[in-house]
Amino acid sequence: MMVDGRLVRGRRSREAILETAVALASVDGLEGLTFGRLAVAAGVSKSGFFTHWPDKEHLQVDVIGRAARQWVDLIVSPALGEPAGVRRVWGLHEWRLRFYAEEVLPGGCFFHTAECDFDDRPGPVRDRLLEAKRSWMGLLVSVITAAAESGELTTDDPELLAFEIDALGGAVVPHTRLLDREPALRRSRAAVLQRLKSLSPVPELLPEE
Amino acid sequence: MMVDGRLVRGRRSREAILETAVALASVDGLEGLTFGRLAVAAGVSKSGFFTHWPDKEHLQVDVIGRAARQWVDLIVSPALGEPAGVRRVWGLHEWRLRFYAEEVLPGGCFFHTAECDFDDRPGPVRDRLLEAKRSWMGLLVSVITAAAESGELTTDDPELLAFEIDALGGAVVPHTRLLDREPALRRSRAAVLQRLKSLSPVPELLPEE
DNA sequence: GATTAAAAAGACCGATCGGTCGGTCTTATT
DNA sequence: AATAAGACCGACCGATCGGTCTTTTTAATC
Repeated sequence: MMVDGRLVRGRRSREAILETAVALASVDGLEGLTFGRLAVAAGVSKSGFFTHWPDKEHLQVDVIGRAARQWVDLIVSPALGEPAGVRRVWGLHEWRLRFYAEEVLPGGCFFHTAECDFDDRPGPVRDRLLEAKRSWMGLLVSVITAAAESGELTTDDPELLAFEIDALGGAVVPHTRLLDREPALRRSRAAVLQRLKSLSPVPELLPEE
Repeated sequence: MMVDGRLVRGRRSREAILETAVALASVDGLEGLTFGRLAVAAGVSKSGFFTHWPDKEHLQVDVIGRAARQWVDLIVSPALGEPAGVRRVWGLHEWRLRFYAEEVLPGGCFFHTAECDFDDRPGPVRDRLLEAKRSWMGLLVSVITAAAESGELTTDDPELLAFEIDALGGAVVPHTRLLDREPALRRSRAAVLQRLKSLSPVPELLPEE
């Protein structure tokens, strides 16, 4: 079976462009992402983009997809490596904080910036962001529900707890970017940890502090 | 004592422009705010802006000031009308939620959008946003501390609790803009309420639910 | 009523935006 | 070897950006 070298080359540069775009967009937003600056950052010509995407909107949608894959790879998958139950719930939060702490993206969080850009702009881009957020919130709820069913977590409203954890995780972004760095991470960690411990009959499964 | 009608006219249109700008910026961000669209929205000419502000940056700083005044008028001041203690802490959160629920601004929250735009862009605009955020967080901490000292709240880390309340309040914005509206408001309310009740020796001071 | 100054408007400028067009280079097919 | 197709580029387009310059309107002062 032969592979087409032209297509391989195309896919490679396509991926490289998307990776650069996620990093750029985490700083300047998905709308602040321009062909001109992306071309310079990725080391390609401006017009070359239109080989891969018909217009900016399609590029933006693909950039979201790339960012979502990164979120899964660096946060969701590692967390799912934890044993089901309260530790897996905690894992989702902890890996998210690690993602922020290690400054994987120069802008802190792609989705924070992108959602802010497009929350009032209907269209395919917003729809894709909505899908990503629904997926993340749905994962939180299902992991929490599983923990509750296994008896490791006492809650009658998994969606409320999911909202709390997401809120405490998401607030780290503006706090670290604008105010002090370590305190925000420390407080977010402490807040979720104490909350989970207060809801769990087996708090010793969670880290000391 | 005579007043100069020309200056009065200037101040009036200046205020009108700022008010329009806060609403526009709550949707498109402080950077997405352009002279052209602001001129159309405010019903003035583009070049007229430069009578009041030397450049866009100075306008942005003033827009932040106007938004901060609105935040104080509609959230801080009403909350400070509550008796000191746990009820005043709760008031800060409740009035904030009311602000979001009533859709005072078309974009939901000016500061959420503005901070997102400028958290990676050093300069006077970012400094002004930082000042506003510090002021808000400082207020939360001081009101919480006062409640703790009066014995209505049991906490040894007011800054942690302030972070929690701010996070649960701020998360409402992306959730309401992107996902469902009422559930986000309901959950944010429930989360802070249960948290304050769990920390208070006098939970009966707070609303039932 | 003439002069002066603030407010506001109109025409315009260089830069950058998203996007098009014609063409080159590379690689697979025949 | 000839042809076709995908990847990629430089030049360019109309629109909009922040901002300047000049002029007109409005209102106070003399």
